[in-house]
Amino acid sequence: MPLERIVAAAVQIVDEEGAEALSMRTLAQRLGSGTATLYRHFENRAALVAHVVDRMFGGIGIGIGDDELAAMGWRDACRTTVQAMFDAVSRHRNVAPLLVEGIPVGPNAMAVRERCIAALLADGFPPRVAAHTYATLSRFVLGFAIQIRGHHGADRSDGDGEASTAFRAADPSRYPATAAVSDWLPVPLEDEFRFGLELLLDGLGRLREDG
Amino acid sequence: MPLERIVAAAVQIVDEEGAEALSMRTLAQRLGSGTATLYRHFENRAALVAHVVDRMFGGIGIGIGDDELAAMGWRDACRTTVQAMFDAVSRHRNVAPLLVEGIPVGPNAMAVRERCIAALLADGFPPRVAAHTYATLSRFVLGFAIQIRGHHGADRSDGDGEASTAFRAADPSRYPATAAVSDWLPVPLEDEFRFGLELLLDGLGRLREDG
DNA sequence: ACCTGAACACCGTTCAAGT
DNA sequence: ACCTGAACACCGTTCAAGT
Repeated sequence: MPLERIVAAAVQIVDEEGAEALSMRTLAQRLGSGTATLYRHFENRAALVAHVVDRMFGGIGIGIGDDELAAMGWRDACRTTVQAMFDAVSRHRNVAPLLVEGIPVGPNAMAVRERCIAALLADGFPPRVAAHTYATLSRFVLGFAIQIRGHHGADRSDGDGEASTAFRAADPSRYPATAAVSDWLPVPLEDEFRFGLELLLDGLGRLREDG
Repeated sequence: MPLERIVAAAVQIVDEEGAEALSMRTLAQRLGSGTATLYRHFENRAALVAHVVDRMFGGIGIGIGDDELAAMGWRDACRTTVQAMFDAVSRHRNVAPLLVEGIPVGPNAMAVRERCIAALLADGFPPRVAAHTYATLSRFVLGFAIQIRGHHGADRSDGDGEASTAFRAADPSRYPATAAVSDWLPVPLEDEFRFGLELLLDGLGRLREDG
């Protein structure tokens, strides 16, 4: 009863039926076993979720070597890493809600962190700033990731559906400024993400010049 | 059976016992009623949660007039607004996990958005950039907010407890860069927040100069 | 030693029955 | 018309009993 097989089945459930469909019962059933058996491998549901999350982080960075990443400079290295994290979550939209549990500390998440921080240090960032930078960038990804909803594709009424209608239904006399920009609200998540990422990178660049 | 009383009781439960303690049953019990009665005021639990979340947004911006905020310029207006949002979540740490449901669209959340976007427009930001800016800033707050855990005070082993021990236990030969900055990981949330906020504001300032 | 059926104490939601 | 007890179909977790 390899642990790997349990996690794979769990990921399969999340990808196919959503995060809320992953219960100890549904998982045990898919494995042809009982719920109690699962507790021999995971202390609780949170531990299982942590493994599922880290498996998603395993899909990041394939095809880019550590040296290659370090050679491209802090700016491109950060951009590539953060964008890859966002893409990974986008590919596994249903896993996103599971990220609320806490800071990912599985081996794959650790590897991603390591590569990004290494690139920053290699470019001369002081350790304290490098730590702050990665923390901020990953928190930024998280803020976007957890609100990625719905199934893949061009479904406009995804999770922002309620928000979208709320913005359009808002009283223009009460919310004139919001109404003035409502054509651009809610911002498509991918665009919004890249916009914010470039802001952060510009801010980092300026911080580096001044320091 | 005023709706206001139900929401107040719900907030009380969340503040006192945590977000996970808020169930239709516990809420009905505190009100001396049955669960079915609640469904006459809220379509489902998500609607109840939305009201609880918006009540937290109601605590933002007391003491600062709209004109006063608009007069301080986009940079200070954004900083004040975003910091106030973060502070509000910090004051109601237990409410934070409820933010994952979606973009807040209650009246209080709308008011905060309106004031911030108005300040941006008043300072000459194009509508599209203003929309992107507020979206990015609020997403940024969200990323931090949902990982604020534990009870108020100086409990160091809060939610980052597992992460903290994981960083220190990490093999330095496998994760040399992470180990090199581990003294600064995990970054205290308040510091990390202000660091990232200034990066975003610097990036925005540069964007404005160039455009 | 390893596994598991059945139970415990919970959920959100609904509906027939009461006032 | 308004309210609600009781039920339905689920949860995570545990433990005594089986092999």
